Amino acid sequence: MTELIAGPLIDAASLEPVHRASTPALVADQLRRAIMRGVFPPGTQLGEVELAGRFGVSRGPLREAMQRLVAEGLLRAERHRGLFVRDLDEADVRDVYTARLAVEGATATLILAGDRAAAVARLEVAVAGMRAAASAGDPTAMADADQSFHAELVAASGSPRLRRMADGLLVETRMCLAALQDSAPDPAGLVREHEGLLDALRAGDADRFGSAIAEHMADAVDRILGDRARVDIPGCE
Amino acid sequence: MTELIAGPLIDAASLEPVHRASTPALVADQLRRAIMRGVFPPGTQLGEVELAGRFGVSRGPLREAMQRLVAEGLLRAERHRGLFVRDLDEADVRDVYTARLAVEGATATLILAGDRAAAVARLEVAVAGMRAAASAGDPTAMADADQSFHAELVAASGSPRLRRMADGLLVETRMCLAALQDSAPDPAGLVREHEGLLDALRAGDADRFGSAIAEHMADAVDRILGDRARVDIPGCE
DNA sequence: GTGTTGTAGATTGTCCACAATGCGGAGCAT
DNA sequence: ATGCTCCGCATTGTGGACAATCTACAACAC
Repeated sequence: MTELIAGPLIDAASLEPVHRASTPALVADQLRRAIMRGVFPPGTQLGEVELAGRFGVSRGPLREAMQRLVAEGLLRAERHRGLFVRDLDEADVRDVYTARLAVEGATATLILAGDRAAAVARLEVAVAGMRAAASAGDPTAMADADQSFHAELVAASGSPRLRRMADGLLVETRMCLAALQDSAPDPAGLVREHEGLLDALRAGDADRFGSAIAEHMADAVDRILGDRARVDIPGCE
Repeated sequence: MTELIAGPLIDAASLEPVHRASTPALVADQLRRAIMRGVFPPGTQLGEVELAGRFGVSRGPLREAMQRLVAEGLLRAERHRGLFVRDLDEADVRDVYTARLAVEGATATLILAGDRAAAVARLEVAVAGMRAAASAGDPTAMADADQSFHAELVAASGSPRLRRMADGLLVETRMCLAALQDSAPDPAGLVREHEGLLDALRAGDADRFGSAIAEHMADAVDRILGDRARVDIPGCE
């Protein structure tokens, strides 16, 4: 009888995630995804009653979800004014990528000291997905693949705290990207950059990875800020 | 008439911070400090009704405060079971310091590229406070000074996100330290280590700072884990 | 015409009461 | 004696209502 369920249970990790998410967590996830996708443009006011009705929950749980998103830096709360989608200025964009560089740079050290082969294997899958998205010419899929590459990179480090930080930063990154919808910034070049990162990791060359990811982040900042300056989005301060 | 109040208003920066903190923020701060000080030992269950009565607020604001602390990783929530003070095992201790190394290491790069003199000046104050605490033989003051040194270090980087991460990590660090109350681990050595960090920064030597802070973190882990193994605290899994 | 003031509206902050869920112990059958 | 089942208790999750606060507009005085 036990062997009937022994199949799916490959490792012990499959045992713990029985936590059916609480309502606030569900709402927070949904809202986060919506903000990431750019459904609510930066600066939009999010009324509690309206959102509560939209999600079919009461204001209590919704407030808790909001509280969490404020802590993550996605929303900005003004007392007795309301909650607004945070709009990121140039300094914020630079800061996001500065922090990402710190986190993802440290990741390399941990991966090289740990299970490098497993990390490389998982990242190869991510790069493959990236190539597919690039050849398909789908900007959204491209952004998804990019995000999952970096998420996998940090996850491979095995550090829960770095992972949590990176997740938050990736959401903010996605917010920046959502602001400029029309960006199709040379998919081939992006794929090449990530392949370079992966190669450096595969070779076990920490220095090369460090300079490669620093350049990768700097390129991303230039791309976003350059684009923003060019189109001059009015909603962004 | 204006000059009557012109005295206290030295600069324009004194005008904006009129935001009296919201109740959930106040409660969260209070609770965080209590957990940091070790008032609630790891594993303690925090009942909502009891705490609400203790703080004189209703369950709504208190729940929001809890939510924030859960997001920060200080509390662990089990559905329909309650909220518990998170207890950190060896892996967590290592992870905290790993993440701190990532954040504070990146900080040096930013400081050296920015206003190094200002950073050095502020850190000298922190080290002075440290020396005073060391000579006074007060472990709590020592821990405070240590914490403020690292907080200043990250604050001097000028990166809000790195700062926020570091703040969270420092709280967890303090939690680890609170577990072993009796630690008076060679104050003179601690001061010397921080002086070394400051010297490296003053000299503008990024490499030396990098290796110094890596060693500093490694030492701290050894100190905590060594102590824990020695006294064998039963409450910590 | 300009500045001030009062009021209306909306929104958030807070609290209280009810429902749902999970846990622990007592009792019973085997 | 052991295992199972049922029931009461505690805690969380949720909903709705009241109070406090802020903004914006309009009316009024100068």
